[in-house]
Amino acid sequence: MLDRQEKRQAENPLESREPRWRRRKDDRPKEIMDAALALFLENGFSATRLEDIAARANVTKGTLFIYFTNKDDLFQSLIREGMSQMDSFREASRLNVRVSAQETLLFITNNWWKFLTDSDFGKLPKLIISEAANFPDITTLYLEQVVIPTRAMIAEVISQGIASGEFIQVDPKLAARVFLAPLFMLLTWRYSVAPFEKEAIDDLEYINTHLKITIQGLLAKA
Amino acid sequence: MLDRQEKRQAENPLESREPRWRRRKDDRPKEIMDAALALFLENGFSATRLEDIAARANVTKGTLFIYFTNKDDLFQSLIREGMSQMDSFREASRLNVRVSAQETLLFITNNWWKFLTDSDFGKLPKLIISEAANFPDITTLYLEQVVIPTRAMIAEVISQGIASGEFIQVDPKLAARVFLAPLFMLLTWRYSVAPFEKEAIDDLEYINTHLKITIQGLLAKA
Amino acid sequence: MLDRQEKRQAENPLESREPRWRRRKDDRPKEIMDAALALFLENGFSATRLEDIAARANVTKGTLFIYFTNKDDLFQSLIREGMSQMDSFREASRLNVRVSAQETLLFITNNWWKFLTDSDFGKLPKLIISEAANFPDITTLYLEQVVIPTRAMIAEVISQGIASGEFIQVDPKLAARVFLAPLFMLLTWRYSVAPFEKEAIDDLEYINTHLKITIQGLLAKA
Amino acid sequence: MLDRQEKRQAENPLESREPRWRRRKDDRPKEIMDAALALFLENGFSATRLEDIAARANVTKGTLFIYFTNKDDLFQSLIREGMSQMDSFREASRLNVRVSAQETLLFITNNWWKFLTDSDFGKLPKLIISEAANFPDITTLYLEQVVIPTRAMIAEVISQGIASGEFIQVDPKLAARVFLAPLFMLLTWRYSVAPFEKEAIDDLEYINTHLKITIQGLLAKA
DNA sequence: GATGAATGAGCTTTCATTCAT
DNA sequence: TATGAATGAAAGCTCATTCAT
Repeated sequence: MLDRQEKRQAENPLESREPRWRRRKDDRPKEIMDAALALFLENGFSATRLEDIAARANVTKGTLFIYFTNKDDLFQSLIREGMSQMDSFREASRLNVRVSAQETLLFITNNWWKFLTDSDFGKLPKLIISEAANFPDITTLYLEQVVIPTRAMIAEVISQGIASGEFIQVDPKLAARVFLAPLFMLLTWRYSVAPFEKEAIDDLEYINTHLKITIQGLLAKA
Repeated sequence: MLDRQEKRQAENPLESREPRWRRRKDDRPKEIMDAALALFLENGFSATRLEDIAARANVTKGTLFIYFTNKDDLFQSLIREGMSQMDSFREASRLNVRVSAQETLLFITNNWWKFLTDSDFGKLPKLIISEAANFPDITTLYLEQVVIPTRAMIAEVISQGIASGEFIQVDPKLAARVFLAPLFMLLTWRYSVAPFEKEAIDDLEYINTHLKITIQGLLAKA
Repeated sequence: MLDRQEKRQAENPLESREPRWRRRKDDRPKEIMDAALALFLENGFSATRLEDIAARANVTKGTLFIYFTNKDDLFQSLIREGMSQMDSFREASRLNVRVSAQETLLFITNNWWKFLTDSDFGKLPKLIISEAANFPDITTLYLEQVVIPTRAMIAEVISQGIASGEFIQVDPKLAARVFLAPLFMLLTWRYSVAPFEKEAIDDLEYINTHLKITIQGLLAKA
Repeated sequence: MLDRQEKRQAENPLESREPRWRRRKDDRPKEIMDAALALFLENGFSATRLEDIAARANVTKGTLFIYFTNKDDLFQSLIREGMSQMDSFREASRLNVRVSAQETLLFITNNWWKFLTDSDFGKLPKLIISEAANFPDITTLYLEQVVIPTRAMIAEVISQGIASGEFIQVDPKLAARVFLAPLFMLLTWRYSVAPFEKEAIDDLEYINTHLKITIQGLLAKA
């Protein structure tokens, strides 16, 4: 067809014989999602350029579209991927029969905390909060699959504690939210403002302080 | 990502006669910042178009540049404006001498809560969290002017409580963070995920549950 | 916001004081459609770049999107605009009472030909043919508003000629198509292959030859 | 513009056993050209993706480049291939000595028509018209090899008819074009707008009406 | 030969910003 | 001051073409 110039740069023939690219079909989506997660988390969805995601994943822009329909799809895929990690965790931590409600809360919290630190799952809250209005489907999904079940689990433990006389009379649902708030805050803060703080705190000490105060606050007087 | 909805108000079909009063020029920047705050809060900085801000403020795009150097400046101005509201609040609530540490915490919390609900100040945490990495200066400013002083104030009260034997032995700084977390979470959640929840909670009951548990958790056994 | 460099080229201060652009709100759409029509006609819809259209209309790419939603919209607008020219023509040529069918055919043809040559209307057939499958709505519209009425008009005249004994027995609908074919071909050819022909023909002589043969062919023997 | 439809054929769910015959390599180019012709004809050259051509030819994108240098080459090859079919036709219809010019015109037309309907040759006019400006070499080739010889052949018959007194005095070149126009229009229309018409016409009746009128129009009065 | 993952140039589209009015 | 038409840089996305497999 008329008027198409080939502007190929002559490749340096002395350059090392590295292939221009390598096939990585199976690994690519994960590599891309990892890169995108890091950038979306830091800069937000809109402010992140696909070019930067591509560069961080060591591919070119075009490659992104082999694996994801568009930028939105990439975002949603990555959230779903992060959420799916919860399933395997849930299965692994099923056998949590404890003698007391407070022990159960301790067990759950420590267990979760390890998981949140090791996986991408703990990065989702900051992302969800920032993009909630722009991705209502994802927000609703996260609510239904993560937030509500987690609250319910904690509320159930607290209910049992109240029923057995171990805990004081409180609304278990509200108490569950209060119990989860410091964990939620830690995750949100960590991926946003915390890098700008001069003094870093020790996450574990923070959580232990939280558990000490809150469980103490839930316990009925002996 | 959600398409940007055109939410233009239906234009008044009646030929408006000479208005009885004319908007004072000096109100324009505030109107623009209000419009921008609402949209930045909902959609984030990058995903919000100046055109939408202008429409919400009933001006045209060009007008924004009369009052603000650029989009960044508008964002920073609006955060500073929100932060400045804290000063007048601080002054109003200075005389907070209480007989006990727990009463002081209750007083401070109730006082703050009223303020956070009435002003734009309570909208800042969600915004700061979302845009932290993109506006490091603002983030640092917010840390220094808001976060650190607030934590310090709470930590001081807790320190006094510990010193007087009213509270148990905890790290006051960590305890202050734990104490603030449920409030922080409430504000963050309210402007992001909460609109998607089927069951709304009553903020006041939530805070009271928090205070009940946390202050109970801080109190030394009688 | 972080990381946005201003890369404005310093304008030559000695350059003439021509304004960078001039407001032409009312004229722009027509100018753009004219440019687009010429390029779509020559290269086809897909092969035409918006950049070229903009250049031909002496605007920048961005300006196109002030007046048209997207490239498709520009195409469709321009076809509709071309079709709308037919309405004013129709009105102007309404009083066509003739003594004989053959005179009516001559009158209509000459009239149409002048119109087709003077307006953009005559450029539509080539465009419609090339893009028919890609713009089914436009194709259907053109069929209903232009093709079918035009055929019907000619068929009606032929019918009357047959009824009065002036013309031989033929299917008026098919005869109408045969009658229109040379005109259609001329228009299609003119904007595609004709520029590559070494010997140009005189359009008027071609049409007169057509009329001479075809009307002669329709006339019943005396 | 119409979205590109994925028209993948449902894959055969039965594990195909060893086929009784294997496709000969030499058929591949033809299969690819067939697929490409169909899609170029419908959507135009630029709007047709090589991926769609490959899918229709049951090969993959890369395979196209084994047989054709690039997309342009595929287009040109396919036009040349279509044109080459004319040669074998010409040879088969050489012996066309007739007693009268009108009989010769009838014979030629009927002969051509059969050929145009059976081969891909009749699809070229629509393609050439649409892509003329983008492929000047092809356009020139088609003019020289097809258009001009065909016109010349018809003009020659008409000349002889005039010389023998069988036909009226007309410019044979122009008359040839007029004579060919309905055939040309039929072919062009068939592969563009015709699929959108509610009432299909019978091609043969149309051609017969054309021959009836036009030959009648050429014949000198007895 | 055949594949299809990867490339990269180039396209359409967006939108913060400018500036003639 | 206020407007909004126009700009132009940059974003998202497409797709012909290449090349490791």
